[in-house]
Amino acid sequence: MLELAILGFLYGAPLHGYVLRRHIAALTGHVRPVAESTLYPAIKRLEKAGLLVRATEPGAVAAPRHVLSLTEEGGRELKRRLAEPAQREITDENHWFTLLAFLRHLEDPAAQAAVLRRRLAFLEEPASFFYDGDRPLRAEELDDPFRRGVLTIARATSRAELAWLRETLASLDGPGR
Amino acid sequence: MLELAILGFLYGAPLHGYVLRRHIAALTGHVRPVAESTLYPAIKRLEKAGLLVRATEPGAVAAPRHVLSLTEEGGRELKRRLAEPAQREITDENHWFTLLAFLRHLEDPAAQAAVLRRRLAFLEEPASFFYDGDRPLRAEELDDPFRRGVLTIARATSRAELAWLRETLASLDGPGR
DNA sequence: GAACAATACCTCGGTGACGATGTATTACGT
DNA sequence: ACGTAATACATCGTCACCGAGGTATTGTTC
Repeated sequence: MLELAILGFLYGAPLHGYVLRRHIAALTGHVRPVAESTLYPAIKRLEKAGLLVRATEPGAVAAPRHVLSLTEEGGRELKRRLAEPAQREITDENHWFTLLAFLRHLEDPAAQAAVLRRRLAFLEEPASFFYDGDRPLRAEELDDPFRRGVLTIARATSRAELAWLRETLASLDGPGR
Repeated sequence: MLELAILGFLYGAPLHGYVLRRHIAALTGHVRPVAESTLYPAIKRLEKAGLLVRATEPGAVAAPRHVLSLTEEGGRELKRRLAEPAQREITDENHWFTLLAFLRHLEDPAAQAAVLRRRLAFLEEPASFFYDGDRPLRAEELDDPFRRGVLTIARATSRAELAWLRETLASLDGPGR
């Protein structure tokens, strides 16, 4: 998820680590902050894997900056990760939002639509958080107001997302043919 | 998050590992599956910390079961974690839902309300995923349909949750006085 | 002019999570 | 009789992540 965000932000726009950090903090930081000691090693990993290169530049106000840019391999890897996300990236909202933030880089509308369809399939599966045996429980059946909250919120999210998915899929499929 | 789920499920209801695993899978598994190799070490950690004890029982159909039950210390620790969650438990929806699933065990309505108020404060902060400098962008300002989706979905979730929070807080505060 | 905050990068130790793999038993289909 | 699935538990190596701490420079506040 972090690596995807790094690749996504660097795609077509070289940045140095500190700015990248603030970008990532803005994107996911309010929900799930990323520590510096996680970001810098992640950059190193990607560099070692040949997905990005760094160019040292005198710092504008302080220490020298390392301006990071994607290699061609890095660009390909970003697109591969966007086009063929692991199931976790589809099901976990944090991961999914990160993926959506950069899905435009995938350019090909058919490939974008294919990813949205995987999310659609996931949301259409009947799944709950609470069960009576195998039967998923509905919010109305719960006494516990907190568990009822979970279902109420999840249902609202699901509805909004299904509507958006169907609309967006229609416009991705439509104009193309 | 996993440890909270274990403590929560065991509170007042001894279970063996395999059933616990299925409970956890039902609760969060569709979004974020938990590997066996994560669960069993987590049980050991909690046991080592004196929060739970195990009693071996002949297996009903297969290998012997380890029936797990909370110690008194375990019950106190559950309540402590519910009453004083780390900020991550408040902001990350996955963690938050897990917390909500067991918040009823906190019994004291004032303590429950205090936790809900922390979430309320978090949701009321103006925060976005995308910025123009420091200014949070609204869905309508984005060209990118995928980023617009993120904001649309997040807004729907936020609305539903705010409504539920206010309603639930009112009923927690109300009858008590 | 002395702190302090912000910029800018880095390392280290600890730990929680995961995939792969192992062990043993019972039940079921073929 | 044989393979597969489900039950039930466990270990091992690897790795991402985190908090704490470190280094150095510039700009701002008292």
